[in-house]
Amino acid sequence: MYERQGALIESPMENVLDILQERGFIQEVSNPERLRELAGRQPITLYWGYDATADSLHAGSVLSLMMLSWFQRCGHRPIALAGGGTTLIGDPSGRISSRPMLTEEDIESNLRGIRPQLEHFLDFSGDRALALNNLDWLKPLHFIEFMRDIGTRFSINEILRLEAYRTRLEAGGMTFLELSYVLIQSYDFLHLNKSYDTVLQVGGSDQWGNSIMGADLIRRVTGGEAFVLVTPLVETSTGAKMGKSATGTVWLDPERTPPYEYYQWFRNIPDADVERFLSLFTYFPMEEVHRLGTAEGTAINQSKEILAHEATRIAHGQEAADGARDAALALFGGAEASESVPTVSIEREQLAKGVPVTELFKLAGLVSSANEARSLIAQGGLSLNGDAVTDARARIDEQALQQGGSIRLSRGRKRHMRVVAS
RNA sequence: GGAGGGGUACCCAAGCGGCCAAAGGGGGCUGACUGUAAAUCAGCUGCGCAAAGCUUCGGGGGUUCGAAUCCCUCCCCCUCCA
Repeated sequence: MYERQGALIESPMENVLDILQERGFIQEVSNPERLRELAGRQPITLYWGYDATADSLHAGSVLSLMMLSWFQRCGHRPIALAGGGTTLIGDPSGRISSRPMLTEEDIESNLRGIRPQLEHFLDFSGDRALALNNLDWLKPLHFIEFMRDIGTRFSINEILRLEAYRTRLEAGGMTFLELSYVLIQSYDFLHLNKSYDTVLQVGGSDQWGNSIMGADLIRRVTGGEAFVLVTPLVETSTGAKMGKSATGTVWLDPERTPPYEYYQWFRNIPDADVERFLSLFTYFPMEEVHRLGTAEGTAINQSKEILAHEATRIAHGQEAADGARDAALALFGGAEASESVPTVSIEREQLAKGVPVTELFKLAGLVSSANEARSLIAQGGLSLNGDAVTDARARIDEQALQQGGSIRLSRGRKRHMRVVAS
């Protein structure tokens, strides 16, 4: 029934909601029984809205993408909705302060960057999945008409009771623009319901309020049924946010975050999270997830390798995943850094003259200041080609280049950079 | 428009003329121990090729030998009143 290496699963016998439930994707569903019944009877169309504030999605979106993928595998039709129009406004959900407003051109180019990332998770061939942009229907809207049709359906009291808006109010208030966000998102749902027969909106748990208002709007306007399903907020058991690393955000764009780092993010999760993450971020059957996730000692450590490799394969492809794994194995085995390891280059002449170690680590981005480098050196936290740096005043020159023509810099045991001369 | 309160480092928060590069907590980082895990313990956490020094307490100006601390002014936030 399942194919381990990610082939499409056509299993009309299995209800996608059961799969999602079992794998831990579901935090809350507006009307679980009805939705399950509907999804078990016929293919449904559902949508997930994403934000267009950057030219890449980040690892936090992977959870939603995996979920859309499961829907597709079970024969349903997912819509990835770009928030081209809503990004012009800024969603207050989950924010203390308002989001920056972007221009239409910025958003346009952001969407071009994101599109290929979606394709790693969804098959857009034929009508199997759709990629839409809400700017297409939001832009032509007329204010008076919108207020008459939609504005009259919302109660301010109701909106202000929503967690997201309450938080913003308590944190210092918001503008009318932000308040109207929920109207617009609801309108999206209504529009997709009318034009594409979309009956379900999925998203992160912070979207619950906005989404449920949309489902209500559909009921009020068309009398039809609409559902909302939200995923839990994924954190590691130690409280680290999904997709945040010491270096910053883990992006899906390989230019921003090399697959090596993506791999390492999964490689370094706590033992306690292995099973949960295998279930969320791979397509492995649950028996295998369970077997790998409950292993102990050395075995659980190997399970992390499998998890990291598979998650990277899904997001970046086979080759990138293999490269990341091999680079990590080599690096942690003490070998010279391979090309998959994030690399910076330094001018050959500059290196020939000798560069202060502190400067070199700064250049590699492993420390943000010479002071930081010094304090790490004092604690034995920086190493060069595997040997701890002991002298903060040392100068490094070409002698440090290894066989392969690179220098390996490490901060702690896990963060490595490769320096080449150019 | 009026009255009051407030803006301190990544976050919370103390300080209210020198002993303040700024207490305390959180977070983060590094080391030891391990399995690239957790827990625990220790250290570090403004910049500077660590030497003098430099820049920081919303912005600008002033008083003073000396200002995060006092004065003026501008900006921003909160509460109440109109």
